[in-house]
Amino acid sequence: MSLTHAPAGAARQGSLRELNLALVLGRIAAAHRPPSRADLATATGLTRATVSAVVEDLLAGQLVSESDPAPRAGAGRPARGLVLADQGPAGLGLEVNVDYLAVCVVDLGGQVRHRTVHRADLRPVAPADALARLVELASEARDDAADQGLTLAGAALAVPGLVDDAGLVRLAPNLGWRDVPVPALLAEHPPLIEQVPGIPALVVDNEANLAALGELHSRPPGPSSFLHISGEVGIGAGIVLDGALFRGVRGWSGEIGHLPVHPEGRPCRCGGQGCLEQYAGQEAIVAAAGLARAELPADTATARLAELAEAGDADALRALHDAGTALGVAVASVVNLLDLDTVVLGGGYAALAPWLCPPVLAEIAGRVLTAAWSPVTVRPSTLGAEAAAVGAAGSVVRRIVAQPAGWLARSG
Amino acid sequence: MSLTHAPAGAARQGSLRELNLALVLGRIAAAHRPPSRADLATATGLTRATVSAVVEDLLAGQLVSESDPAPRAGAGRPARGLVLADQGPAGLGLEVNVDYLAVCVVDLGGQVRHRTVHRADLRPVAPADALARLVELASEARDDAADQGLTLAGAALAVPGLVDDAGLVRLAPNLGWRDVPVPALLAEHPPLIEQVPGIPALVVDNEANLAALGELHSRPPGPSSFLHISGEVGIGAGIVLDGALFRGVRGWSGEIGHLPVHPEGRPCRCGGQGCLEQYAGQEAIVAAAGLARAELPADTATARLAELAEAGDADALRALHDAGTALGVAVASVVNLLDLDTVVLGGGYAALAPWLCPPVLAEIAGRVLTAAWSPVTVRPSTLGAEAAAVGAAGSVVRRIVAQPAGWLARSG
DNA sequence: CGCTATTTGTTCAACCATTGAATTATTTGC
DNA sequence: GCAAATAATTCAATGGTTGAACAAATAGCG
Repeated sequence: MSLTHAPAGAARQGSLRELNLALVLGRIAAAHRPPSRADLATATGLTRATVSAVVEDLLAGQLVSESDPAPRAGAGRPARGLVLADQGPAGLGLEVNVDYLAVCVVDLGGQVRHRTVHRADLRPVAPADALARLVELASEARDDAADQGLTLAGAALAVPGLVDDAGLVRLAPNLGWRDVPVPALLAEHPPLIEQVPGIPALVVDNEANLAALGELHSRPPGPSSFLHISGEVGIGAGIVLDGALFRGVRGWSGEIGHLPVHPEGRPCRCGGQGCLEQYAGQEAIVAAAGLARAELPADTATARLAELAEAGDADALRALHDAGTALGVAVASVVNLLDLDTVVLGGGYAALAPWLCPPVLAEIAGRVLTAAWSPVTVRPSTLGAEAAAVGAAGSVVRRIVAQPAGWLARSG
Repeated sequence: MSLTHAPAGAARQGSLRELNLALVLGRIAAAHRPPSRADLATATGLTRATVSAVVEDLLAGQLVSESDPAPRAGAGRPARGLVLADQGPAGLGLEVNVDYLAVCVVDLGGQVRHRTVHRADLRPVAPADALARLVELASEARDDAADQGLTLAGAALAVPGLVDDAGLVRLAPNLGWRDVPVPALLAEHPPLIEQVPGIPALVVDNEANLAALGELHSRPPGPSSFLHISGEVGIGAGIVLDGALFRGVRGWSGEIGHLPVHPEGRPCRCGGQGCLEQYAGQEAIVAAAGLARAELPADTATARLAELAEAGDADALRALHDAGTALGVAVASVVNLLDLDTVVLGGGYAALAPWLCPPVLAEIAGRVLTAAWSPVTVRPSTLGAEAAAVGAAGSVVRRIVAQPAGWLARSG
């Protein structure tokens, strides 16, 4: 999903307009204040005539709308500001996780226009039933969105596991799913999405990937390359390079939880030894802090840990320090390998960041060859627990902004 | 360097032609046998009329030439085959390494048309003097290329160290270079390159990166995403993702030599502990095999090691097995992180691959979560010792093929 | 040998999107 | 109330692709 979308095959005449639609819309999306047509002309290098023509298409397609003129000093005809439409296409974000279902709707501007979180232990629930509940929530979201003038143009579903290109969930260990054909199961319910050329009706992806995308598009805009680590029961990472998620050859990148941090250490359920997950996974931290007996939901355990650390509990502090050190070893590997300058701690790690960041930074400083010249930032995620659902919905609208021609060409 | 080159800013009318020039030329470059204009039309989706017009430009610019008609069964006017020109633009590849200088010229088709290797210990030589010697070799190469009808359209220099965007060699430890302003030093010599819009006259890059590019463009074409590991005194990796080299935020990606494989292990000169280089670097292997006293050039030491292993020497075999295991731990990390399916062992590792591959594969099998579904291939590099120089020259011509408009628009 | 079918490559008018200059629209400042 | 300034639109011209018609060159067949 690159921002400058080159036509896959032949560059035909229409491609020119497609490219410029994307260029102008992208500028409108990236601007801090509503730009005028003249602003867009100077920013893009197109002539005012072309910008006017392009904007006319965008207005007709409900992708942008004109806003009140931005006040400007000096003489001259006042400009008409252009903003992303708050009515028109929107993205549906879905998430199935271990202890909740989440649904949200995000508009073109990235605003969350609808949000539902349904807490429940999903482990004992059959995949088809879990998805049926999700569809019910999504249906309500669709109606709410329609009342606000929004049309759902695509959906993305986040799951805590490995997903292949076709949307088949190969393995979601903490959820107990194995080879679940999500698209087929969802196809049995009435469709909620208006089919738009170029926008897939449903994308299924790893939760860590989509949470990273959520972080990428959160405001204020951060760096375009970073590592986003989701510290849940498992540890997953989303790798964002140059503003695009890197999925790997088969879409299974980011398995940072199984980087070996003690190659001859504790055996891991993956078959390896000394994997990061065994030292910095949520269960490992909780056990090391002496909270093993507390059979609490994951997020409660994290909160309890943060409380203890806040209060200065020695066991909790030591557990967090050790986990941070292990995490730092793995992060140093990633930074050495990919030369990233930003690491975001998300999921359960976000709340624990005050205690995890120092040891992580210490390991980076000691192990990264280039750290002296180029400091690495480690910071908590700005999005909350439902980052993946928001990122999922955001990925849909981002795609519309990057390729507006599909939406404009739709039949409806 | 993406193959489908989208215009950075505005899509103007000329962009269409630029895009289609690149599209058609790219098809010609990728084809197994010389395609006809009609073949190109069906392959690209353009009309035959457009292809004819585009090809006319390419012929006029000496980027392609017509070949003998390829024999075809059935009736019809015989096609005229199109091949990349063996006269016209070419790329100059340069390499400064610890114990040799290398220069080569590669034509559009990827053929090496000139090659010089000058063996000498460069460590005691001042950077300016080393570069002066290199320029001398390059000058001869330019003359030889000119005799063959080739024009040097750009150059790339490989160095075994960290290079920043401006071509400044920040640190080349094994060469003893530090903050060497290569472009400024080379600018003091008469230029060898015809300035071409869009093609930088000189690119300076890490040796491991350029060797990976060489592997990417070697024949027969391999996968478009892989990890290329250069095992010299240091261990560097080039990461190729979707046919493009991934350089990292500042161009310092691939420092695989400093992935921690034994986090509390031997101290490394980078400041960390237990880095891969301490267990699988050339000096470490040689020492472990009991060859420490032999003060031989690096490539000779590797050859000796291979001889011993071939003869069944127990020390050598154990040293190689241990090094392969350490390498496997690091490679498993990379594969878990990036989901690559191919790992190429280059540089000094190429000759040792028969003994390194098995332990590497064993570690991957044990540590990579997805290895069961998707086998990972580990194989030696197909290019020889001067892979980096060939890759450097290849990166220049590859850029011309990806963006032919610049060459066509040149004054000459 | 000649005719037809077939495939390649070119020519040409039409079309589409961008361009650049001229024009209209709307405000500020004097 | 008028000139200057900025925003946006209109319109003939231009560059590039399109699609169909046409010319070129060959194999197969009678």
